[in-house]
Amino acid sequence: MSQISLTFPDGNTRDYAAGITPAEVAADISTSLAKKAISATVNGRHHDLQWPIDADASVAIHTMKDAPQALELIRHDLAHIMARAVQEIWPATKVTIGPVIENGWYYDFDREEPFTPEDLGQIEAKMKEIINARDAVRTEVWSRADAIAHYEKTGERYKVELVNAIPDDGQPIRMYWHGDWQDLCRGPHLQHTGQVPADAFKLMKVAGAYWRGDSKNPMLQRIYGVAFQNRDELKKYLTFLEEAEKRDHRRLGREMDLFHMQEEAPGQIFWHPNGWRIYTTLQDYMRRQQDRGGYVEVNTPQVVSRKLWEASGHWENYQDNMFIVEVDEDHAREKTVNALKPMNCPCHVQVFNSGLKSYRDLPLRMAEFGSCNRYEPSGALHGIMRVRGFTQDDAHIFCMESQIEAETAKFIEFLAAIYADLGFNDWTIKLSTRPEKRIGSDESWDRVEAALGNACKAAGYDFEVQEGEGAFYGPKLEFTLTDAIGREWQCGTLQVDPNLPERLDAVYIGEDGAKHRPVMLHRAVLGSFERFIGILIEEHAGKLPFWLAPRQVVVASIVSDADDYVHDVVRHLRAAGVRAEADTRNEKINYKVREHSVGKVPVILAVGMKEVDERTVTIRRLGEKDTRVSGLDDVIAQLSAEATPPDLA
RNA sequence: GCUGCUGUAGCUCAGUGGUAGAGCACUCCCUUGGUAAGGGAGAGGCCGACAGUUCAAUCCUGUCCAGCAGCACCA
Repeated sequence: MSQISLTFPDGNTRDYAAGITPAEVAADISTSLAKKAISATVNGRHHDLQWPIDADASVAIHTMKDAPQALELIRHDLAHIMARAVQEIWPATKVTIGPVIENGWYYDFDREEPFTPEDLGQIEAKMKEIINARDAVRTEVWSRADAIAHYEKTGERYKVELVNAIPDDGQPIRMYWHGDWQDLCRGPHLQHTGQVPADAFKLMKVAGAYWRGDSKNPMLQRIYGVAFQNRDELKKYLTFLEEAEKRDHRRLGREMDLFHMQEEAPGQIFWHPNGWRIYTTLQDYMRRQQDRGGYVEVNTPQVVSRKLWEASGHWENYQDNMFIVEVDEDHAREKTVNALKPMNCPCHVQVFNSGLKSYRDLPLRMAEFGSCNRYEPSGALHGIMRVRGFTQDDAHIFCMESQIEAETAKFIEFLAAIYADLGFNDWTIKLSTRPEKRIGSDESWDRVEAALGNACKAAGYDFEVQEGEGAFYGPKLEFTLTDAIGREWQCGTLQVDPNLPERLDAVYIGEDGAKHRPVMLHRAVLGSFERFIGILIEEHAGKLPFWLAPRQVVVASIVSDADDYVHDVVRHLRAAGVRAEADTRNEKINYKVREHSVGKVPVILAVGMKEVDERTVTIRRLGEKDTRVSGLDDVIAQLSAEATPPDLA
């Protein structure tokens, strides 16, 4: 048997016979390591301790202290333990897949009866039994034919499909066992079920999920679990979820009296004065930014004839998502068919097309706060983040292909500055590349994808590639932000589109005097005001930056003899550009402080007779316990400065 | 759209086969109180909508609508 040389993280090397397993290596190093070892990284790949090593390699042995590896194993093994528990309780249940995900795992089952919340408790109890049994985990390599025969015999038709889907390139088909239960799995795994902490996991919810993620397939039942290295970590996570619930924009929208939604207008927002204040403040800010960024602003119709949607291709490809408006005109043979615009782009091309454009006009950056309506699937609606009526901070940059890269780089900087002003530092870029069904030559896709990637790099940003996720006509950049519980939302975007100018016959006159086709860049920074404000609320937990806060200051009287002075202070603040309100209700100051704190008013100025006599106010800031007395003029100057939007400061 | 869960006062929720309750909010009264809920009284509901079962339905059944979670979708 040949000798191999293993290199360890500390740089030492040792020689072993080929085929040695990490478990044996750990045992050779020390008995304590052998006991604590859970897995190993061999040449950068995470394997379990039974994985034979056939050639020279770098090897790192992991223990429960190595977070990423330990968590992966715990969650992975829990997925199997849960599947076994479910099949022990309900033997007719068919198993499918169960991967590790952020914070935990899920497993999809096929079972007639739905799982109930009570069932989850029963499953958890059974899982703890399995963990306490400390069943050894072992893996076996099976032939493809044996695996298929086995699963056909046991009626596990999903597993048959999975085995068949494994590419026939000689890679082993591994079976994983603990106790009498078995699952198809490539590993890695812990040594025995008892290594999983029995008090650091929790089953969270059941939901439907399509087999293989395809809505044409049957729907399975997915059980989600979370798991950590110990009980404290689990507790920390559950506390985080509770805290996140308090940041939910739907809850804060009510507490801060920003908006409401109701059954008669699903997916549409009734903005209350406070919420609309945020909206208009943000819009004013965006308009100033766009002016500076070299955009021209336009406005286009809401209800547009079917003819234009046919020409743009939306009628064919997007009709299911459009609100169709039929108008029965007098004496008309047929009803006139229109649609509410789901996007602004076709209308912007109409503006571009009116009047001959020269290459000197390019790049032409055409912006619109464009109100759009889309008939989104009912299950997709979510608070004000995913709605059927919304306004995009939309713009289309008409340019030559050679200008794409520079325009993209310019846009990323534009977006980054705005996100920073609005308090966002964590956001990511995703580059979606050519899908299978697409138009245009590969050479053109090569050029444009490279242009987008280069622009990101030039602006100093990394990006994640989403293979095949681009639109059929071109690649796109997505700028995503996360909500209170970590769900990602696409806000900004930039999409390259040579198709629509073609369909709607947009042209410019080039230097050569001939007609040329421009490229369109669809781009948005906020995405939609609605979604962005939702994210903004959750990001700041309702405590918006002062300049965006709908109610910036409440001046509250402590005794009614101070009421006149309260109104006087409010007048001065308003004159200085601060959104101030008086609270002279017959209530104690405690009550007023509590109410306005819940309402997330950033500054409360309390006024009693002492303040009246001295022409001062007592200032209390949201989230701070202590108060401070200041002269009225100083406070007005200070708050007025804070109320100034960052771009005007 | 799919699976599951939910729908009772403005909000958060309890409850029952014989047409309803709490706390907070609201209105009025008392109270003028110094930084996260002072006290009292009052008003407020087609129990999501429509059918069915029943002597009788907010409660049981069905359909629909809306919301929540996840999946799918997201030009």
